[in-house]
Amino acid sequence: MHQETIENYLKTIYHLSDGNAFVVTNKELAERLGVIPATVTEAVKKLHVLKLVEYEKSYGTRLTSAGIKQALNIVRRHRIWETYLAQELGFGWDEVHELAEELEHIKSDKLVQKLAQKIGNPSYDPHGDPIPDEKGRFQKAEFKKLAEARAGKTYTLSGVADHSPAFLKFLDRYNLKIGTTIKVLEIENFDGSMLTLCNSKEIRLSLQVVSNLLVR
Amino acid sequence: MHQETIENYLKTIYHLSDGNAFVVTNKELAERLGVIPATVTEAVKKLHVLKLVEYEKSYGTRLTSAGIKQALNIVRRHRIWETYLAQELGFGWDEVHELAEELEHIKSDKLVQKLAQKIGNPSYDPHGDPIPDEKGRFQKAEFKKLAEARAGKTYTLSGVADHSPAFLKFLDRYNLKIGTTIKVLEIENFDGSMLTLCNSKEIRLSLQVVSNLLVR
DNA sequence: AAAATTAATTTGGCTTACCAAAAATAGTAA
DNA sequence: TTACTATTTTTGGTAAGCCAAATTAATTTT
Repeated sequence: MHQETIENYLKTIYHLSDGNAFVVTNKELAERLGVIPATVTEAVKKLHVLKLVEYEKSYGTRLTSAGIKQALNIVRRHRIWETYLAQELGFGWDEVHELAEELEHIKSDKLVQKLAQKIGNPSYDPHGDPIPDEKGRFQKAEFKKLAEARAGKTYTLSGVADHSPAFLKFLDRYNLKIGTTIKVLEIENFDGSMLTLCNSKEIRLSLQVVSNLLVR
Repeated sequence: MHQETIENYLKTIYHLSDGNAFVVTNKELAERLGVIPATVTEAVKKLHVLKLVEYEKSYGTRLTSAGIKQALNIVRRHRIWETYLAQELGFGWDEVHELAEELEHIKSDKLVQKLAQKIGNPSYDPHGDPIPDEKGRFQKAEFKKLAEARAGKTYTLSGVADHSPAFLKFLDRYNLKIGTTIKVLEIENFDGSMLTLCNSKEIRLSLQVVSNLLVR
């Protein structure tokens, strides 16, 4: 199996099983990876032989500890690259994901280590996601969706649930970035939208938007 | 055909045809690429269909202008990465080639442009090789081998013909780097070695070594 | 529990990039 | 010009990664 294929499967299984109960279905994996379920069946069998996942037919797949370890390393590489591209090379947070998807596969721990060092071994990437350290440790930040916030309170934007360029560019238009203070002025009952105060301006944010803003 | 395969073929054909008369044999290509000639036959046929090479059976292969253009772009990407890794991330000149072999395939002109800008759009990479600009232009430096130098004269190390880590680490041991001044004290008739003055120290360099040192 | 639905797996096939061995071609020497 | 040698091309074959369609298993509905 090609290393890049392995990495993409492990990373995807990791992300899918994260919130859920660890077991991932072929259908989910197929959708995320842009292949059909039959292809996934073949692949997870091979990953099982490599002892990177536990797999029982018609039940599901989950990472072994070796699989988790490798997955965390890939996540680390991805997020280090994202942060490096943003901080050192001036890419926008809407551009870094796609590039990091390629760069994360470069086979050099030393390179990642140097990149990390250059940007001061950060704990979070440009989207507010935690960066695992060399040993895979990271503090999972306990953000909540702005959608669950209460009127009158003030929050700090600490992450985004949607990483799509479209969403991130939308936030850029209102100068909403990690660290920006958001005060919830009122919550509209009808559509769940919120009237907020961001950067001293009153902005109405749709439910779609506030559901993807993670705050502290 | 996979983009990475295409790029490796174009780059290799370019390098092989550089000094020679432009036409490259399958055998040469196969050796450089680590495959057998039969594989090369298949590949160059496909490159021909893509109009990246001219190919006539049992004669040889050479790049078309479109092929040269793409080859120069790959060479640019490779050398920009090498220089970036050395200058910005502190890699040794013996380490950058291998990493650049992977990084050169990242599909983003914008990234290369930012890297180049960060290091001041240099004209030469850490080994003294010229870096083509966005349009493929570069001044081919007219270095000569130190092996062809005359006793009593003083030269400036401007490039290396051998890029192997072993050779480059050897040069490091004597603090020989691009820009170092080398005075040829005497040339030994017997084995072609040279007694030289480098960094105020007398060093004897073998024919093997002086043949791979390019000077001005 | 039987029927219907949904998901997973198998089977047969495709493409790419390879290789090994045989056949064809070119180049060189006698 | 023939014989020998080296190179190139052709001809089967393989492993990955993928798909479409058929089959089998689970899961829901009724």
